[in-house]
Amino acid sequence: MKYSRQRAAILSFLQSRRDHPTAELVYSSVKEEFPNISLGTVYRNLNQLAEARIITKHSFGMLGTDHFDYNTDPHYHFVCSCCNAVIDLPASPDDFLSIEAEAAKGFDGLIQGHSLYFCGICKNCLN
Amino acid sequence: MKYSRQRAAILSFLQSRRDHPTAELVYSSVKEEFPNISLGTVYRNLNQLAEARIITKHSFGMLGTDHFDYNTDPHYHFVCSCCNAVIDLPASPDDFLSIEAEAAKGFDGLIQGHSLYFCGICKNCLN
DNA sequence: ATTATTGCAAAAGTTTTGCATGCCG
DNA sequence: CGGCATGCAAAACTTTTGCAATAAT
Repeated sequence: MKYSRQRAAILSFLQSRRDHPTAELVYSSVKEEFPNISLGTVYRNLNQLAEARIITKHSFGMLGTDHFDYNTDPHYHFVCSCCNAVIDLPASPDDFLSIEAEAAKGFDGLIQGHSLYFCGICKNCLN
Repeated sequence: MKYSRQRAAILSFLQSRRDHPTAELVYSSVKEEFPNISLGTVYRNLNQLAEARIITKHSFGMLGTDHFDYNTDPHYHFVCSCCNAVIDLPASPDDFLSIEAEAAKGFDGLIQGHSLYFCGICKNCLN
């Protein structure tokens, strides 16, 4: 992967945030430094970085759009059904170690992974 | 909700299948009985039925399209990363009762639900 | 110089919607 | 008759892609 200023800016923007921006948000932010950057470039780079496992791409059924995360440590998310915020949960995947073993009981295929997220009302929206 | 022959056909098609058809598949099947039915009508009815909790709409990040399920009993799914089949798992949600309690530990918001699915290789593709 | 990356624009894919017409109660 | 549902077509939205120009090594 060859260096590019655009990709560096995209990555540094993601690094600076603990929320989980969409491609559109990355685009409009990086656009301030690179007014000519195109949305296609943003998507290409986000996918490339995800492919290289430098970032992670998350899909949440309730939200139409993909969200990108600089934190590649395995962790789970909470989606607020009120404000749509995506928030990291403190619980560790170790707390859910048995989940795939449980699902494998009585199932003929090979389970290799799972996708889990939670939804509800975030602290802010509760007030 | 007023009766319509199209909606009845859509529902009866879903009832007849234990897999989890996409809107496109529902469309091309119901089209045999109603050659003039439009994709818009299919989407409107599927959403309406899901809204009324007669069917369920499922989104799987790895698959681009929504899948619809006549079975509204809570259950989990397995998605084959080889053939993209969506398969019901035998494990019951009761086996995962503690999942939301675990996630709530150290989290400030209100957890009201979760979304969980598994992926891997199905029996057929293993051969 | 070679190759990856960009910007632009067009296309692809899924889902939604406006509107005139038709069907249900 | 009154109102919900339909068919059609267009639009909305997110994401991908072809291609000529540009930037990186």
